[in-house]
Amino acid sequence: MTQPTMRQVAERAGVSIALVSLVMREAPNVSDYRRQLVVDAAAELGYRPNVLARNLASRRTNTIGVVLNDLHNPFFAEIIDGLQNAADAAGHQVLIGNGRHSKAGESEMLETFLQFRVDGLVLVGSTASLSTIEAAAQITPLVAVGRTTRSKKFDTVNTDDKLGARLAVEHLLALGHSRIAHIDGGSGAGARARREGYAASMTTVGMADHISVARGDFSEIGGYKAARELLSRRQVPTAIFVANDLSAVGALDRAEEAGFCVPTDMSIVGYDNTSLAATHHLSLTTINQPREELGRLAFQSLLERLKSGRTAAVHRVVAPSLVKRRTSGPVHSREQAR
Amino acid sequence: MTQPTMRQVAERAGVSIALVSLVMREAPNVSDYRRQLVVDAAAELGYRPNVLARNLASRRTNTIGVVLNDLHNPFFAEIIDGLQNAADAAGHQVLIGNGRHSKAGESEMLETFLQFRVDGLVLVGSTASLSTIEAAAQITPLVAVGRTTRSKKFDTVNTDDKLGARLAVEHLLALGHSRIAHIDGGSGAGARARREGYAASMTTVGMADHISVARGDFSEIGGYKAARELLSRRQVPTAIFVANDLSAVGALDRAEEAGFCVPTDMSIVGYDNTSLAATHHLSLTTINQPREELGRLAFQSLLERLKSGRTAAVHRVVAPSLVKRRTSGPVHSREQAR
DNA sequence: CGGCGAGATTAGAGCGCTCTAATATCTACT
DNA sequence: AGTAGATATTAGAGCGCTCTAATCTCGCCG
Repeated sequence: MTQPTMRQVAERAGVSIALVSLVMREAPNVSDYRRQLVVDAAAELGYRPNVLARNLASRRTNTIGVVLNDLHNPFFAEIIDGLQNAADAAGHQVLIGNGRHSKAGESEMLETFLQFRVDGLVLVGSTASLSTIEAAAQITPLVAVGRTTRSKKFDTVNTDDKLGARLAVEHLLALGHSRIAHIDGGSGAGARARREGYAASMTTVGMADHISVARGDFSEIGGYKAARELLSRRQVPTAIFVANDLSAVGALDRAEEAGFCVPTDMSIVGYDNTSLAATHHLSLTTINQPREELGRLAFQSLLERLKSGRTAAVHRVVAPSLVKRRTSGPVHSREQAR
Repeated sequence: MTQPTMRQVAERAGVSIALVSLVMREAPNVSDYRRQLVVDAAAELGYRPNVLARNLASRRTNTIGVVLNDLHNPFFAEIIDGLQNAADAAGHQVLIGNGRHSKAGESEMLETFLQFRVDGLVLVGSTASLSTIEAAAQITPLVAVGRTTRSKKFDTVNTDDKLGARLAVEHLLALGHSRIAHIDGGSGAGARARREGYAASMTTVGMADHISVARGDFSEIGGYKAARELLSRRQVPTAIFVANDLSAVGALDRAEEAGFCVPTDMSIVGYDNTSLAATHHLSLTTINQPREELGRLAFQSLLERLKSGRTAAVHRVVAPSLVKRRTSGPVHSREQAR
């Protein structure tokens, strides 16, 4: 159970420890002859470099830590996919830590990664306080994904949520809707920008008096409850723009339960374009966030700090797009007639 | 950007490095007076222990590695939840690596964790070869979740999938169905046991000639295609037991598309009881796997090997249960009459 | 044939910590 | 006061690797 070390490999190969080190790091200027000796000896012994020792000595870990808060949300999984592809290509390892929806859990995870001396840190959908994040950013390059807070200490990567909201509203307007309501994401990441985007778009087209927002929390049940409230208001909307897909599912539920036929009587548009929205069964019209790209850009930001030593914060924004599916349609004539 | 070390803390506090080490490890037999000196000095310097050095010196990492293959499947996320709760309670860190559906990716992740000298390894839904896993298990305690292969080298934690399949079949039988088909999970983890459980249950009740299996792959699209095939067979089933929830959604899609009304004309039962199945909108009847417990037991297995030095393999099995929802119902009279 | 320089190899000093063994300090008793 | 027996503290030798600087090799040139 005790693993062989370089020393043993060196002895077996009849060379110095330093040479073994060079071979392990695939350094140039090692003769093929000795390289082979070392490779063989290592194979025979089942030698495996000790990353701890290597990192300690080299003061680099070649590893970046990702702090996540919701393993259940496919949205995050796809960000990681993009991140990991980019990291792989650059020869970096990715380790994931679960903050588990709590600020305490998140900063604990942050601390763990700092203790591991990771080369960089990515926070996805973080709700940690600005000061916590800035403190960590002081120590190691850091980028936050999906956090609109601008800071000079760390980078961010975001979708233009205001634009996303506008796309949703304009889509519904084009279908003839005017009583367009919004179920928001409460204090969650990106909720505010989407809410503001919705309100701004409505105002722009002179429908400020149709603005109607119900509070949600990005969860399915939250969407359900918010929809229940909306549908019992005096002015029943003909369309609802919901702040994320999960909530949209809840809203859809409630609408159908209340006897509305979607999309005939009621159009619903979600946000994120998670795999959930794409299921045929749901086929939810939604706003796509380019998740893989978010992940890719996050890594790129880190790499820039790592390689070129950039220290000035960079804030990247990517564009969302509309994905039309089956939950949105032209406003019903009967409704229009009213 | 360069972090303070114990040496500096020791100097500032006017004590030895060893004493700082003791304080950091919360050792007993340190006077309150000096402890305070050290704690203060550390705080002033913003000292943070270097886990790499600590682990190198102590030959323990206090960290367990989890190799996952599908970040998108909520099923796995919940296993991690259970695992992490248990690990937390025992003061262990959990780091997650993504094998990304490929054997290569998986063994690369395995290698990474081994290089990190993690204290233990958990494989979730692994498809790596037995020899790969056994090789890793040779080096560090290892437990596989959802892998039915028995090995003397590592522990496993599983749901009793045969029983799960039986529960599904018996539920459908009780509703009056006889033409019960199965969409399997191909070569995925647990697929075989579910398939066999289905066949066995059908045989037991004398319906061996109604056995009808279509090949799936645990994906939504796989379920869709398999259902299309099943519904075009001469003997159209009145119920389908699908090997997991995701595929069940695909099957449901196809059934509705083909004009079947669920559950009036067609009952569908899934497997896993993921959050997907629980959405009101789907409300899928399914077989529950106690995911948190799977995670908890996995950690427990590891802990036993770590603490009590157990080396004999232990294979734990937990019981699944039926969750009735809206996609299963009594067989339609018209169907019965045929 | 001595000398030069590029390439190949190695010695050895850390990296920041833990841990054993030794030493110092402090009771409590005789 | 002297001492056994804790209890506190520390020196110093690693842990397994990297990296700089020094040394060794050898083909090649004048």
